[in-house]
Amino acid sequence: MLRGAPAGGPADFQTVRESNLGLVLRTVRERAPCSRAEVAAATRLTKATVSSLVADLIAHGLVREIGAAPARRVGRPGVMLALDERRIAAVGLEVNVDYLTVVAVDLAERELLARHVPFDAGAAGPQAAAERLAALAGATAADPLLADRTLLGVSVAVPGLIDSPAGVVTDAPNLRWRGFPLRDRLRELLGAAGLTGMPLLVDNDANLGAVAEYRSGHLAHTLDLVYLTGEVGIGAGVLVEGRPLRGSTGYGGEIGHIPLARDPLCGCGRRGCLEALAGIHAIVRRAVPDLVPAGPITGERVAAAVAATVRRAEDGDPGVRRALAEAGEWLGRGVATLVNLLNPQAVLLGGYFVPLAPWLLPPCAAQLDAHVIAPERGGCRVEASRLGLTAAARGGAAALVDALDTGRLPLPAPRPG
Amino acid sequence: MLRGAPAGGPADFQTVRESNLGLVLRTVRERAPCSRAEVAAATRLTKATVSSLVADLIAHGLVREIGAAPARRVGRPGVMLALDERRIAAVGLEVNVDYLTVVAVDLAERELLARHVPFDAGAAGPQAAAERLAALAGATAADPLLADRTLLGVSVAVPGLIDSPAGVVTDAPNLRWRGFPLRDRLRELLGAAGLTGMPLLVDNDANLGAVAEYRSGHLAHTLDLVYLTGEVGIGAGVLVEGRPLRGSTGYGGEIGHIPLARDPLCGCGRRGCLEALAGIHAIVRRAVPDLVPAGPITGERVAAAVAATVRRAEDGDPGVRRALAEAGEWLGRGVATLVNLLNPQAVLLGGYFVPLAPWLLPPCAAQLDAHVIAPERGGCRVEASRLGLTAAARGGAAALVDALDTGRLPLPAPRPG
DNA sequence: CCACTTAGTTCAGTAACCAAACTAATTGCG
DNA sequence: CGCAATTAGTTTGGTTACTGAACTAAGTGG
Repeated sequence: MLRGAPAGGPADFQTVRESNLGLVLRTVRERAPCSRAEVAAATRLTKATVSSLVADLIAHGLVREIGAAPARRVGRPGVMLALDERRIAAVGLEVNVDYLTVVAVDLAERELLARHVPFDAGAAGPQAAAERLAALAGATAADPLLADRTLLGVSVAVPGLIDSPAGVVTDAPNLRWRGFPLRDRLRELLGAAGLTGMPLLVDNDANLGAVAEYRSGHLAHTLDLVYLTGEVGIGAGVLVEGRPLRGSTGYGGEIGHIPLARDPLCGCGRRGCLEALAGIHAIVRRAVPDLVPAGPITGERVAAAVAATVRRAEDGDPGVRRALAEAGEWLGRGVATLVNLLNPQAVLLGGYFVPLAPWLLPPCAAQLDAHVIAPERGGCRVEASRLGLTAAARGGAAALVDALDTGRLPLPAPRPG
Repeated sequence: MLRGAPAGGPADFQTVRESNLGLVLRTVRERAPCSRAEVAAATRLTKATVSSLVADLIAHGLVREIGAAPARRVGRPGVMLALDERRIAAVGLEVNVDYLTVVAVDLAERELLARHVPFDAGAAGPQAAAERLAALAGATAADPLLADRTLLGVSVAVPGLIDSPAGVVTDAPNLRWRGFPLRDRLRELLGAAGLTGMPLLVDNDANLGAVAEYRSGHLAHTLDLVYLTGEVGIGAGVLVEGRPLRGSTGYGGEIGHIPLARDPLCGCGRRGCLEALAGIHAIVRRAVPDLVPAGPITGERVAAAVAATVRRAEDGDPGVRRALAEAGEWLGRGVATLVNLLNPQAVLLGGYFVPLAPWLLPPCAAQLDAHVIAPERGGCRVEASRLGLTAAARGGAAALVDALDTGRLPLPAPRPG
């Protein structure tokens, strides 16, 4: 499938070339080290075409020759190809309530650099945050760890509702941002910093978490998967056939407020939402009530309460274990609903769910077995994410590499060398 | 986007041509009557390319010239193009518990022919059903109403779990069919009947109902929509960006057994499933208990009970109204869940929900407003389908036309004329 | 050293696009 | 009426990027 052209638009030679460049790049990624002949056999392109495409990829610093193949019984040995992981970098930024994250990866999606900086995005406001993000991206691009690399693009993960095609933060309640044209603002700021004409991608943390799992999680290459954020809210990043399900107005994957019961009251004003039953606030309020005051609680306090919950659960505190079992059951009912509708191959739990997973997963799995209509849950696995705190930032960087892989991104400028 | 090639496969000139033929065909469908120049402007192809593509489409009997345009102020008037609805037919078959349906449509998806024949698919078994379906398709192809038309393909809608790419009926509990290779069997039978090399498509009734709504329902061209079957079970056909969401093992859209409450017991052995709360059995058992015996009930009996429910509701029977209001509320909670996860532009109710819609929809809409997190329900409309009993069969025929439109089907043989 | 095998390149052929020039048909104006 | 202006559609030449076949390159085995 030609994936380079805008959906439904006219196809021409350039589209074909981009599509096939992506195909060869993906093939080299999967099978490296491999020869041109092997790529030709795998893609059903002719050897001549593959040679031409590979020459292009080498000129653009995406593929390199890594020497002769180990000689076989007979015949000329091929020249082995691999991703050229020395020339390219993709930068992923992430906005959180109290810090910013930046991650840079190479073409093989290995981490080159990762940093967290404290930043109160709610208090500072979107304009100041955009300036800080642009500065962070600029410093990253200039970092010695990225020396001599061409930047593929910059992505930003924002917790909230994003109009990703437009690059606008429609509504991020936790940051108190509304209707902020983040991509346009970043384009100006990065242009002023000399990073001009850079592909810029804005998406929400759940979608990019899902992309991170798809490209480099422990269940990578799973085309239909769901990533559940376990932050203050619960959001689902859904990948259908490898592509994010955004919904018609960007509200796809809003699992946090699906109605599961008659009670209790949720922060959104409704009753019985998944978030009110299995959100991190609900969990710590039930598990460690002595450490959590009534009323709103800060991110730090939540982190501390989660840590305490883990400690007490490890110590076998029956009240804590009961609270976690109950939350796990409600989570399971919510996930069962999602699995019935979407039939994914995997559901990955992220955020605060990760440290609590040992106690949440067993009751969650039991509810899944009980409520999913497909036999064997339709083959769906439910597991904790292993990507850690940088999942969304990494997912953003990975999304840029994915765009290159699928012919949706122009090749970076060729090197004179 | 080039949609003709197998996903991820190599692209070549033929792929480009197929893609652009589809693009021009879609453009003519949308804007007819329109000139070549207008098509060129709309598609951003050059006039020369459009002329060449249109010549191909005319040769294959898909487009025709319908005379000069009304003259404008200045300039040569264009030759108007329109779909050639005289040459092509697509056949959609549908298997139900107690009857088979066949529908044939032309390229404009206007109905050429529609027939229902009584048939007990459960008692007869899949092999006999396949023979009957093949005979029905053969008779339809030979029908004078389809004289001189080239058959685009034959589709079959089956209520149950379908492996559509393989053309296998994995599990159709209401028919008691399991693991039946319907497409292969039909290919043999149709080959014997002289209909050889015909594209054959097998899918479930919910997905094809959704396609029917997308292509010819009253909300046609809605890219993200959900069609809810209201037969013995409740199934959802989900279209995401115009394509069916099948899930990783074919169990996508299984909304009937999402857990909404602790009670009552569902036919599947679980508790509180949507189907047990708002399925047609549950509705008539509560609305007209005097007409419905305990234990299993037949299709005819359900139809009669629904008709009685409608009559009494029209007469203002408070018990019936209360039962429908309650079912509508549960349906609304189920649909709200679906809308939160998928954010579609529309949800269409089909099957037995249609006659009951006047009483089900208001409480359903109220629950939607109460439980969907997106403002204004994310713009989602909830309405009764207006397609009637042939929705799935029409959807199958429409799916074949859609495949042609999107370059996924080879052009039918050109006419010597 | 030569037959054999496999890798990769070169080259002619072809398909299908584009741009520009051209022909065609119509209106409006002097 | 005849010619400029305008728009429709075709023709022509050029370009791109694929294919297939012939060719060169580099190895093994007898």
